[in-house]
Amino acid sequence: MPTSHDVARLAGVSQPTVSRALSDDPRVARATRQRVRRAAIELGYVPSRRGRSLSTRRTGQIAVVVSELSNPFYMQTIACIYDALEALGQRMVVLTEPPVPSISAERLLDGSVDGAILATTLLDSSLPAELALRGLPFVQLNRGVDEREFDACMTDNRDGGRLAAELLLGLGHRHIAMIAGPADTSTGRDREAGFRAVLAAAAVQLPDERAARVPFTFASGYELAVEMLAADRPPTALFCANDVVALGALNAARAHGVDVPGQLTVVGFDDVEISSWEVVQLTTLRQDLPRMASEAVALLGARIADPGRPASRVIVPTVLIERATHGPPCAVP
Amino acid sequence: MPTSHDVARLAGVSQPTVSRALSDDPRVARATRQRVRRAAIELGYVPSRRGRSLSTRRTGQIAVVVSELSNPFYMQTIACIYDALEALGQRMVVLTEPPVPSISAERLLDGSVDGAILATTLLDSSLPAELALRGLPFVQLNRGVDEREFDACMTDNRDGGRLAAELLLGLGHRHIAMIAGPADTSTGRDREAGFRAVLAAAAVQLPDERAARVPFTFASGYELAVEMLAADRPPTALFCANDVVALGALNAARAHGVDVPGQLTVVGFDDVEISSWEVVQLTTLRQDLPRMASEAVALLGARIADPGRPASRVIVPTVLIERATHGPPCAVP
DNA sequence: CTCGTGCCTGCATACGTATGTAGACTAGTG
DNA sequence: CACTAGTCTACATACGTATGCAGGCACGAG
Repeated sequence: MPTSHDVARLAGVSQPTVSRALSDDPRVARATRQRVRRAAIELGYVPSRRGRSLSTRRTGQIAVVVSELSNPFYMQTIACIYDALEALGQRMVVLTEPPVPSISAERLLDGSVDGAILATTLLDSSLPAELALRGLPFVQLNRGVDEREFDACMTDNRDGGRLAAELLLGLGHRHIAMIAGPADTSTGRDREAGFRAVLAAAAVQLPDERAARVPFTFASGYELAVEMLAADRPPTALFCANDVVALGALNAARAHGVDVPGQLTVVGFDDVEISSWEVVQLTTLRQDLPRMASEAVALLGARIADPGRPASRVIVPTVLIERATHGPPCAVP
Repeated sequence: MPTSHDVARLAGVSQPTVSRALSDDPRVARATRQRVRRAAIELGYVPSRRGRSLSTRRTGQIAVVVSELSNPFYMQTIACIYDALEALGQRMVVLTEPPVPSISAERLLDGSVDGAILATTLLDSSLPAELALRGLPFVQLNRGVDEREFDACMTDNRDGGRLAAELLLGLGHRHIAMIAGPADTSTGRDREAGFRAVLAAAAVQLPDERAARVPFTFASGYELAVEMLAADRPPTALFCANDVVALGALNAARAHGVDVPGQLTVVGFDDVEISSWEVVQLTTLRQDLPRMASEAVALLGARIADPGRPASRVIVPTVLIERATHGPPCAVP
């Protein structure tokens, strides 16, 4: 691979002049610039990011941390983040964070990235504090810890839970179940809190046997739904912690001959792409992921530009999307 | 951020000794090693990848090039590649390649990655040749160009097409349609060729109005299916270039009240995760993606280790997965 | 003719790590 | 006691680029 020294030799100038000429520094004469450009093209010169990043202390790379890649929601998140980063000329390095042990901060602090987007932070995670302590710019997306001193961009999860509850109550449901998310995630906790608050205000019970907390996976939704549908008196409506769980529940219902929404109303959260398909048509609460991703990238950019700026928390409204998996409760068979 | 020089100062040794001590070089005395380790921990020292990669000419990063991230198949591909790379301690940098213009080789040749996995190469792409010319190790996954001199790992697409045709003929279908993939992709071309070959051998017609070539997208499948189902005499079976297209077709059928498999048999290709869901149950040809990804990563590793080794092409068998979207043709209504 | 000014360009160096080589010190042996 | 072997550490340098600073050159003005 040719270096800037090779170009310099061919063009008959010094290496620093090559660097300046190729970055359109006005201090280098037009003629010289031409000559350098020609030499660079002739040699097929491509500036080395390795050298450049060492010198500028910038890599042009941003890390995206998620807990797992097989989850459609995270995949969609990553796609949105990618687009937002691409627009800023930044590259994306993907890192997954196995639940235990948490990702070691070292993987982010080795100078390989200019900043990080944390998309699956647990409530008790020490990662944000560590990164803040060590001065690595980062932003929390989707989930986060409760400290207000860190940048974050999330949807209004509590309000989403409220909207779901209001929908179910409005349809006349009183025998309601919930498959909530993990208690150690802000999304799981807040969606459940909003949902419970509205039910409690309407004096509708949500006993433990109809309220579960499970991981955000298809399999969890499937299994829990099977369990709940097998009860003596199955619920007439089911609020799921997210769409992936809801899809699992929907598939369980389909597999066990339970008609949706005739016998069971299912409501999800996120509005992943699949939810809008004809074979699914899931009623759900939408997170505006593209907007959240670009807000998060913007926040991160601002943080990198000014590490001392005050933290900001962006809350994006959650919107109810009414499709075909909700309806009034059926008469008891 | 502390550097190895800071550690050296604190431990009372030279910087090179720090480097050697932390990499467990047997030449540094046990006591010194302990002292250096202690100092490194005390300072919270993390070796800089920037400096290291400049010195070792290795980045520990592999680029993955796909045409778009929103496609579930590529997402699943990326997840599989990630796992395979993770097992080797390599990081993954994702790059998308807009169809036109093709990705500039410069993004790969700037020394930011040790190698590349190309997952969506077009038949007429010059990228593989460019990379080979410039000496960047790479491997083609899923698709590729026809030259045999480049490493590649693919499924047996032609055989998959044959298996699909045999299934349809065996069920008794004679009025068959195909939504094929783009002609400028090896996957699209080979699947179509295998499919056509078997049909031709059985003297079953596949006229142009029942054979389309479209991009590998949900929308394409949806639209084409709508079009074909609106014909005077709609086909009784539909072979789709991949699962995403088949899912589009399946949804179109559902939306237009066409019963699958009662009135229409649909067969896909890839066996993405969604295809196995209860609400889908797509009959399809499986690509063993995890295996392909790990084979590709292994090939790339071998290529990096020995740039002069002969090229190898790994062909993974394609397996028919019979689910619930195929059946015998219905009697003409 | 000389001096000053402004425009280019080269010199020196920094960035952080890895590694070849030389040197210092200890211990062991004749 | 002297010499050698062996073990450990420091010195020097490379990797490729960016940038502060100084110097050179030409031109214009006095």
